[in-house]
Parts: sequence; C-alpha cells; structure tokens
Amino acid sequence: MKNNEILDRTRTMVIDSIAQNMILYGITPSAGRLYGLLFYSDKPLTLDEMKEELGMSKTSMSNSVRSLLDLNMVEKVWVKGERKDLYTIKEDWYQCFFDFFTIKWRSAITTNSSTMEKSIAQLKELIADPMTPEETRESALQDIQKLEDRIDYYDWQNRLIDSFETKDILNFIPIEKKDI
Amino acid sequence: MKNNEILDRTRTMVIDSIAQNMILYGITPSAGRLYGLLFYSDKPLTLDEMKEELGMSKTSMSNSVRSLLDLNMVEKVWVKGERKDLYTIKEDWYQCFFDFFTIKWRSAITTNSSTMEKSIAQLKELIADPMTPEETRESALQDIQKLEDRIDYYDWQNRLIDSFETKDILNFIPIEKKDI
DNA sequence: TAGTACGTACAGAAATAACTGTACGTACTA
DNA sequence: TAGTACGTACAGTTATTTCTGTACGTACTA
Repeated sequence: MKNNEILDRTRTMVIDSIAQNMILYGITPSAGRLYGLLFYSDKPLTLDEMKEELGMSKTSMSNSVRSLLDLNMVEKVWVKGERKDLYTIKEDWYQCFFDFFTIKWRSAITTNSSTMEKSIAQLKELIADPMTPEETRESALQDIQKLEDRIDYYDWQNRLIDSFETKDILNFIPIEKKDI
Repeated sequence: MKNNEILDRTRTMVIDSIAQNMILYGITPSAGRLYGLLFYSDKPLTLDEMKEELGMSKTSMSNSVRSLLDLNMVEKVWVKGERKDLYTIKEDWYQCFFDFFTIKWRSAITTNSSTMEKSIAQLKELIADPMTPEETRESALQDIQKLEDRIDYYDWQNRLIDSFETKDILNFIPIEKKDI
C-alpha cells in the first residue's frame, strides 16, 4: 500500500496547489479542490462520489459544481442507464481560459462602459443647460474626458477578449512552441 | 447647488460600478471604491482625505491603499513640504492591466507548475522502483501524462503573459483602433 | 398509484474576511 | 531633548461568505 500512498500524496499536493490558485477565477477553494479532483478522475463523477471523496456535504458539492459549470470548466455528461447526474472536467483548458474572460471580464467591462456612457450623456445635458455655472461646466468637461479615455481602454480590453473568443490570439501566441 | 449634485451623482454611479467589478482583480469593494475616488481626483490624496471622503477608518484606508499599491494601481507621490503620504492613481491603465497578470497570474502559474514538476519527479522515482506493482506504475504514468499536458498549458499562459509584460501584445491588439 | 432516489432551495451554523479603535514606532519640529 | 504628527500592527468586533441538514419538488420504478 505504500506505493499508492505516494501516488495519493502527489495528487493531494497538486490538488491543493490548483485549489489555492483558483481564486484567480473567482472560485472558492472548495470548488477548486473539486476541480482538482475532477482533473485526476478518469471517469465522470456523481455528486455522491464527490461528497465521499472530499468529505463534504452534498449541498456543497451541488453548489460547487454549479459554479464550475457557470465558468464552463466542468460539464454534465449523460451515461446510459445512470440515474445520477455525472460531471466531468472540460479537457480543453485553453477554451476554458478564453471562456473565463468571455464570461466574467466581458460582462464587467460592459457594465462599466455602459455606466460611463450613461454618465457622459448626463454630463452633456448638464453642460448644455444654460443655468449651469461655468465652473461646473468645466468640471463636467474634465469628467467626460476621463470617462472617454476609460471607455477607450475598455474597448481595447474588449478587442483582446475578442481575440480570445475567436481564438485568433492563437495566431499570435501559438499553442505549440515556436522552434527557436 | 443642484448642478453639482448631478456631477456628484454621476461620479458616485461610476465609482460604484468600478468598485463592483474590481473583484476581478481580487480586490475588495472598499478598495475598489477608493480606486474610483482616485480615478476622479485630480490631485494626490492623503489617507486622511480618503478617510474623510469615504467615511471609513484610517486603518482601512491604509490597508486598501496597500492592496492597490501591491497591484501597481496606485502610486505614492512626493510633494514638497507635505508631511503626509500622498497617493495617486496610476494613469497608465494598460500597464496596470499587464502588471496584474505579471504579478498575480504569473505567480499562481509558477506555483502550480513547480508543484507539478515536483510531483512528476516523485512519480518517476516510483516507476523506477522495482518494488512498485505494475498497476501502480500504470497509474503513475497516466498522472505524469496529465501533469505534463497541464504544464504545457501553463507554459502557453506564461508566453501570453510575456507578451503582456513586454507589451508585445500591443502589436497584435493595438491601442489605436485599426481603420477599417 | 405509491414508493424511492435524486438534486437543490432554504434557513441556520460555522468559518472567514473586513473593518475599527487603540497602541506603538518612526520621523519631523521646536 | 521633549513633543507632535503620521502610518501601521494588532486584537477585538462586525459583516459576509461558506458550509451543513432539513425539507421539498421532480422523475423514475414497481
């Protein structure tokens, strides 16, 4: 049994490491551990198996799986004759990485941009209003400038994420290392 | 005074939005609000001014500023004759974005990679051991394969981040929009 | 149709993170 | 040198998140 202990220990070590750094994806360490478990599992797992393996409640497993599903890091698979839901890791990590930006970053950027657009519109109204004192008008103009700069920046981020979504980025940074 | 209210309201709106989405950078909403405040401030602020502006404790401001400093999102500036520390937002947002990956993602990737390298080394020892049963050896080989694939993926991420760090990415996704 | 297995909503408990006030070290001032 | 202003470490409190057990809705089984 000692040999299998080594096997298990290295796995645990790796799973811990993965779980730890999953925070970058806005995922809890627990969901990270689950991801690590699925990383090693060569077959899809049920909630009960996960619960067993990680020693946590089924509810937690259900929640963790969902957060991983939301990020396209995990998928539900259908197996003939199996009543329970089965989940497996998405093997295409690159896709997963791209999806993360497409899902999380894109929506954050969109939210910020549209808030700023709305703000600019209001400031322009303010400037147009003849009752507005010159000083306020001045400030409004400065704010508009700042917001427009920021929107340009978000636009750049969007174009970067476009290149992720279309995988065009792989033409620039190919998966296969270039021969030197 | 009504005009200034509009100005303030649009600012608050934008600051809230920025603060909210700052989670992506692993930053607390409070630090996000502070970032928003500095975004609008046309002069460097002291801890006391921030405290005043956000209605929080000085200790909180000190902590928030530090987390922003760690991410290179804010910088300390020196002003002649001023005893207090002054902080200002880093204007180069692109740089800031690149730094985030260079600081946070790079270190996560490095940690994971080296854990996996270590793991592979141990598994290779296990395989080399004549006492190891064939079945275990089989599993070890599978694990090694998985880990090596993952390391290749991390390597790709590293190359992407290299292109951020060197700003080479800007040759692919230029800041100025290409004319159509 | 009744019975069973499954996944999840919900509410409360436990753990974690965020915030505050006090206290202290450092550096400038007189 | 004593005094003052500043920033932060630390410990305690508050707020938030995460986790658990129960209860329920749904779908399959006999």
